[in-house]
Amino acid sequence: MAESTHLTVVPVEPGQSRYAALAAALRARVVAGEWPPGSALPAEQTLAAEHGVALGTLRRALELMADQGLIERIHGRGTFVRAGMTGATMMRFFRFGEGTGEVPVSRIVSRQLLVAPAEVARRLGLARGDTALRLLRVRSFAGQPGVYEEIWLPPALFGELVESDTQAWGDLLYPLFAERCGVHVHRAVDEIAFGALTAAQARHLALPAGHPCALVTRNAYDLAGHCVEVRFTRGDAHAFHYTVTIT
Amino acid sequence: MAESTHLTVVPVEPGQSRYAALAAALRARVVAGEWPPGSALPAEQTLAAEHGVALGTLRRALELMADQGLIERIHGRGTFVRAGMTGATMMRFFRFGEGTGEVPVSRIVSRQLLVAPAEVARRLGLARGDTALRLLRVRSFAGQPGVYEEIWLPPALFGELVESDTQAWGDLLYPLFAERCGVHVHRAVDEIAFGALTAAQARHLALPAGHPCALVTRNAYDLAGHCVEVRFTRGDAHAFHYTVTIT
DNA sequence: AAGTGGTCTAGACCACATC
DNA sequence: ATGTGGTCTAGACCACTTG
Repeated sequence: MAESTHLTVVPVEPGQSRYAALAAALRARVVAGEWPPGSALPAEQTLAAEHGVALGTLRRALELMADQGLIERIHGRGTFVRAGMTGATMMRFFRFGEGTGEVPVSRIVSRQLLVAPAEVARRLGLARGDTALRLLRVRSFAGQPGVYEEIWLPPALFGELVESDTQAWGDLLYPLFAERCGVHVHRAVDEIAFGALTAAQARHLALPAGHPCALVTRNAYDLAGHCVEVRFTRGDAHAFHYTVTIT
Repeated sequence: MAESTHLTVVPVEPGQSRYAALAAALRARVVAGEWPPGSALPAEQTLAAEHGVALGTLRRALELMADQGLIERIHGRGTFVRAGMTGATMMRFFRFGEGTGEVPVSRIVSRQLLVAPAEVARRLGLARGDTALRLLRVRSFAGQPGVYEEIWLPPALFGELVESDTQAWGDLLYPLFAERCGVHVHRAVDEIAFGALTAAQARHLALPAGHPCALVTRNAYDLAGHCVEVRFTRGDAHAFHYTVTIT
């Protein structure tokens, strides 16, 4: 069945521009999986003809989507659905292997299916009493432990990880999520706070119990906006640093 | 002297687009003070004609400048040089009068001309041994002290503040800088770290000495990119919180 | 009513990546 | 050589703000 000149006119709400309506329509098609993460959208000319708009209008729609981080445009190659976050490492919050872009060594110290605490269930959108996959891991630089992470995952998406060999996982989780589970982390919200280490946490970081720590609580979301991971990252408060530019 | 059809063609470096060159030229005119902060630029049609480019090209240049926070475009009114930062209050880092947008009460507890510490002099671009104006202030919510600030200003710009009545300054410094000294803070870089309060600092915050604190070190810059303020803000670490979204 | 920025069009041409 | 996105033009019309 040939997809011939399928002119699809997007309805425009009053008070909304044509390119905004177009962007919303295209966004819906991306989220629905019509073009999976990493794949290319049709050429501008094609999309413009399909929707019966001028090239300039179609381009404004794509530029909007690119600004929102949904797609990536590459001169001469095409327009691609973004595969996942780039360079959103937790280590940007701590001065350990700073600046080098070095990836810390990851060691999974625990993997269990547990009833999710109420707060975690709420963030993941699970019902009270539902179980979730909990990972505990230590990330080290030059053999020195830097941060201790508690990671909660909904088993419906991550069943694949329950029995696989954690030794083979490598040092980064998001590429693993994409390859093994088809879950693409697209956006994350990090909340920074301050606290003290419990005895158990301190042990993994080679610090005394009660030592001050920075706590980063992350909600990670997929393309559709569903929360797919909740992560608590703790590290020595004195190693914490972060820079924000305001304008 | 009538500024008639003064066609000013902007030279375009190879590998650079015409609108980028145009934006750079306009940026230079803004920084030079040709259109002071808060004032309006000429209309699009006028600027386009002046530079001998199409309207669309001129618009792209202005959009670039707007994205960089240099100007603000208002539909139906005009294009304006941004007067200063909006909503960059320090209090966004702490949970005190959170969400209410309430402005904390400010009390200046010290104002002195002192030799700037090396680190401060470096940040302000002063020579070693130069003096600077140091302010110490406490900012309170509902009568409770929230943060303690140490502020360093170059006297060349802020001489006006050395002798004026601090009681009359009000609760916000940046509007004061603009009105009394003609200094417009346009961009700021905040570095976040954790530490402990000295006895003197703790006293002003009604906390015990050695109490953990969040430290925000700010460099503030004017339109031309010169550092015009260095500020150290300290508050109870347990009241600290900050949220970042990554995509 | 007049002036401002925002949208949309139609088309030409340029720059980059790939085969 | 071909296909992709990026730039630039010229002009029409719309939407918002102000006197």
